[in-house]
Amino acid sequence: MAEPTFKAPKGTRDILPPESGRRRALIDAFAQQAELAGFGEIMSPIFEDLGVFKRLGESTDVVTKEMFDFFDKGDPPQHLALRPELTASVCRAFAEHRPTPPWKVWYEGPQFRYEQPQAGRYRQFAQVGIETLGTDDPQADVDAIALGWHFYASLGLREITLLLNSLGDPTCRPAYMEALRTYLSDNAASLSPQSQVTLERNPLRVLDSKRAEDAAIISAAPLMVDFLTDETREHFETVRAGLDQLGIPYELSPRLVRGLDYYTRTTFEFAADALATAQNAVGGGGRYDGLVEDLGGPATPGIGFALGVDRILLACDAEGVFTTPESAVKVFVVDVTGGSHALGVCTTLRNAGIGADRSYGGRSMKAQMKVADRSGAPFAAIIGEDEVVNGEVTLRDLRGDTGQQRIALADLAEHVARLLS
RNA sequence: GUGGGCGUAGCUCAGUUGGUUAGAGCGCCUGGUUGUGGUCCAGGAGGUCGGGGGUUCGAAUCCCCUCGUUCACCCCA
Repeated sequence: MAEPTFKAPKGTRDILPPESGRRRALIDAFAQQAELAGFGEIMSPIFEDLGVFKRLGESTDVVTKEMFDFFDKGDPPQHLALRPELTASVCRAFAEHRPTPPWKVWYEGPQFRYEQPQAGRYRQFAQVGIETLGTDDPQADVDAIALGWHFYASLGLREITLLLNSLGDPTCRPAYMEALRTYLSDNAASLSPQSQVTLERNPLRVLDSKRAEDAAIISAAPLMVDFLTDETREHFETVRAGLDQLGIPYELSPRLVRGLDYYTRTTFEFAADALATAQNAVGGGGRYDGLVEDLGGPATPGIGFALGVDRILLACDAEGVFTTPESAVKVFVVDVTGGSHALGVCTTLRNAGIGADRSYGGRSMKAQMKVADRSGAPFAAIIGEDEVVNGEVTLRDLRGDTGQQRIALADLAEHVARLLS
């Protein structure tokens, strides 16, 4: 094959039409639902000071090995990084602007992680998400989870499992971490070599191991839920009660830890059971009550989630739902008089809000009709010498069996609008 | 970062133990229908077989290197 000179960088890809239209429809749907719930859109920079993301935790892979970072041309140069996620950016913005809480924002956009690509994992990937800052009311947790849950349902997805856990807070986490570390250290010899390394960095994440040899040790490990303080336990119970009230099913997942260090109390993940790939988490989130303060802002609790657009679409493919939207072109103008008459007809239709397209290059009627057919437009408007003389067009039904008829040019837009309604 | 699979036409893939001008289906273009698509028929365009080196009289086919891609681990959306 003649190799093109340039290709999209590893882990990135071009999203071409019509697939791009499907993604936009997904984002539009999310935007609408978030706005209905009182969230406003935040548009933050695609890169930030590296320090913003370091607060995600020095023991996380996202910070230690997956950051796209670079220096700018300043003097001294600033160390910047492409955002690997958006929660930290939102918290940075909160600390910077001090909006009145509760502050509810939604977002969408690309994020970047330097990883080996595989099914459902890209170096540039897209997420939609929400964050609620300034309240630790468990009702806010329920609202957030419900918004995510109903969003998947609105796309037509049925095979989504909500996994729920509480990771405790700074008053109860240390005792648990100590118990977990002791237990895992005592059994370190039975753990996989990789998990022994992970144990040194962050014992919590050993619970995430998918290796078979770790399963036995992990299944007998102490659980966070047994170490929760009364207050944290009550918070968690209230979240669960709210989900029950809304009829949202969930699965308690006491070993769900999530990859970022900032999570406290409520954590959750949405898994797409229809995905056969290793990456079946289509969304995740939780509380991060200390993050704004870490970034230099006032002590501010927060709850939010991010949903992976790429993976959601893979899940939709697997379930055969949320298919590509049909073309906006309703009339394909076939002009065999040279093409200049199509200019006016297309303009008239478009100005009337009716999608119209045409072909170029003065091709034969047969060729133009083929293009009209492929365009997906329900109608073809044919212009020949005869129509021009009479100030008419021939409107042909490409999808049904009503044939074709002559329409006065002046009546075309109105006539088509009536047929489409 | 680690391991496995795969790189032949725009796409999906065949290419027998290495043997003349490298094939199919789909898609695309033209014609059959000098004003009519979707079905059908005929013809056509399109490939330095990912790249480099080696073995050989001869390599898409065998060997080495390299790049890309894909799946998995790690981790995450």
